Amino acid sequence: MDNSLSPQAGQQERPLEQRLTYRLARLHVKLNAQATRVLRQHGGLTLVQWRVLVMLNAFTETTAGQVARMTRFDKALISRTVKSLILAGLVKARSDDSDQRQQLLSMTASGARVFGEAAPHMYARQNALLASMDATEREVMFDALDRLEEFADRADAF
Amino acid sequence: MDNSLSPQAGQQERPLEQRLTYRLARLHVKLNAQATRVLRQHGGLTLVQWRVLVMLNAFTETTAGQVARMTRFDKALISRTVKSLILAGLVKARSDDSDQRQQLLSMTASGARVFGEAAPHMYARQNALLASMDATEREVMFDALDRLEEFADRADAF
DNA sequence: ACGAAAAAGTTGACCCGTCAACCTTTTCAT
DNA sequence: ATGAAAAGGTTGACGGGTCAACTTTTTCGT
Repeated sequence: MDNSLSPQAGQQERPLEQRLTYRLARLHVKLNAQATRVLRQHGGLTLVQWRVLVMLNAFTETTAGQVARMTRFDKALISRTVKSLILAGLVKARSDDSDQRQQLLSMTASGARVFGEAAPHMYARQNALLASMDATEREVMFDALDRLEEFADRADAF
Repeated sequence: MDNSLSPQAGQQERPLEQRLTYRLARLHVKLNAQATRVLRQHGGLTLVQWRVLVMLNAFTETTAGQVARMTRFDKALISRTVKSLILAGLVKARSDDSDQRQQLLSMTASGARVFGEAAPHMYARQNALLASMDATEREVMFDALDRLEEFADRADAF
């Protein structure tokens, strides 16, 4: 149950704690777990369902493709999640007469209720998260995130 | 194929780009994809296999449990990954006479060869990653990571 | 020194997320 | 105006990762 048991001094390339990818992965897992916990306690949405509803809340009538692009989730995942939301009665689909391929999605009253139940907690969490850094830290952070993301997009090299 | 198509202004709680969890998740996905790409091109290890070998490289004889604790991966995942590495002839297990429950793991010659093939590229990438931030940025970043992680561990609230 | 509890691993079930194949509808070039 | 290509979406398959149950071995309190 304790963590302080590194067997030897160990001469790795870099101290583990400083490996950025490692740290980011760990943080990401923990943040996800926390969000999942909050959602489970306030309405029972899954994380993906929540993200879809956030989009439907912001953009009142949207298509699955739009949601996929905005959340950067795979369209297959969105397709299945939307299906689950419709099945749960939280989302309704209206066929678009001008384009038969797509459907316009929106929240039902019940969806809005569930969303409204989770939202304050999720937003409070998000705010608390940001509040744990001051303004300059936040700036540096987002700046660095931009740069790192750009770096990660480099398909070449190494 | 373009991204700049936000239908409306949209009055979300926070602009998407500023949502920290969202940004971290995206970065994490991209970094993982990049690492996976590098590994596929230089020896064909999976990311989890790579992380296990990193541990076996640093701590010459280690147990599955140690590796699980150090990488923070689930022990089930480690168990299966180690099995795959042994099957591929990259790792060998020696039973520990003083504790029959565990086995001491180490790389085989072939394992070391594959590891050695991937390592320069992976470490170069890691270094380039860190080099994309200057000293103060790095400090702020790691500091913030610490704080955020601590925050994410708070099981209560919201 | 014995029984309970804990630790190491293994396995099966399950969800998340990605990839590729596919179908239908729309767009667009000629 | 027709055929090729592209876009929207669905589905099946698969690997990554977690959880819980279970077995075996070890530890430890009394």
